[in-house]
Amino acid sequence: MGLAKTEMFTDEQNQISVFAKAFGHPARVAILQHLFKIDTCFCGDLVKEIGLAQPTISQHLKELKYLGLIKGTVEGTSVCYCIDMDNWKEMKDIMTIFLGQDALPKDECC
Amino acid sequence: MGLAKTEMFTDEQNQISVFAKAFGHPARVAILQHLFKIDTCFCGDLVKEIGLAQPTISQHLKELKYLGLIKGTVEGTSVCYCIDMDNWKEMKDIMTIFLGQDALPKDECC
DNA sequence: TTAATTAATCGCTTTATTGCGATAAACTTA
DNA sequence: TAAGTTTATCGCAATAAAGCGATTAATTAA
Repeated sequence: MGLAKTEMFTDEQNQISVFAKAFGHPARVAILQHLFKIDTCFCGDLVKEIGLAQPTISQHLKELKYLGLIKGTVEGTSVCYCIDMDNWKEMKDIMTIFLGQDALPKDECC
Repeated sequence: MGLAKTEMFTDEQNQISVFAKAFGHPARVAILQHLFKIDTCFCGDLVKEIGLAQPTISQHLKELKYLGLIKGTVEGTSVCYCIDMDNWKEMKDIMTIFLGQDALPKDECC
């Protein structure tokens, strides 16, 4: 159905999947890496950098902004985007716990 | 188009997005957490645990197996699944680097 | 006020994903 | 061999995601 049955999962599981989905597209990964690299960025720069059309980049930025991973400030006719560090760290903690489940060594079975 | 233009991104960016996509569904997150918790699991257990239909769980397991994050061994009529620790750690390293980009503190701009 | 610049939104098409009923395949046991 | 158990696959329907041309909105500069 293309529709995840979120109600049967824990809040943690849903939260992990929502963040993961944000990273589930190389364009959004590229956008975030670029924002980390240069600290600040205008949408037009990203269009040049990434190579997708302006409406497409704008759509990806909207999704990242909706999740709180980036924030944008209007500066004249352009918009300055950057990482929202507080929310990024919060997301990182959640993902790190999930990825770090192998911390306790157990016997492999197969 | 629903089709990511992978050729315009780096291998690293594509790899991150492929792994992230695997975690982009709460059922797959739940499956992985369960496999970590009990070390080993038969498909039927997961069907009971998660609450989705058997073909649906089987499909999610297939995706995780294709990525190498889990492996399955036939044991009689059932299949024993468990985390592939080597590949999991490899994935974890890639994701950790991506998530750890905030290590170098920089000025926020907006 | 008008033209130019920049980004967001609309509308649409195409492909991907999710879910599951039905069935098939593989194996075990009686 | 026949029946039962367990998992994989097929086939389909419905929703989601990706991409972008065209347009709109907001701001600045002339």
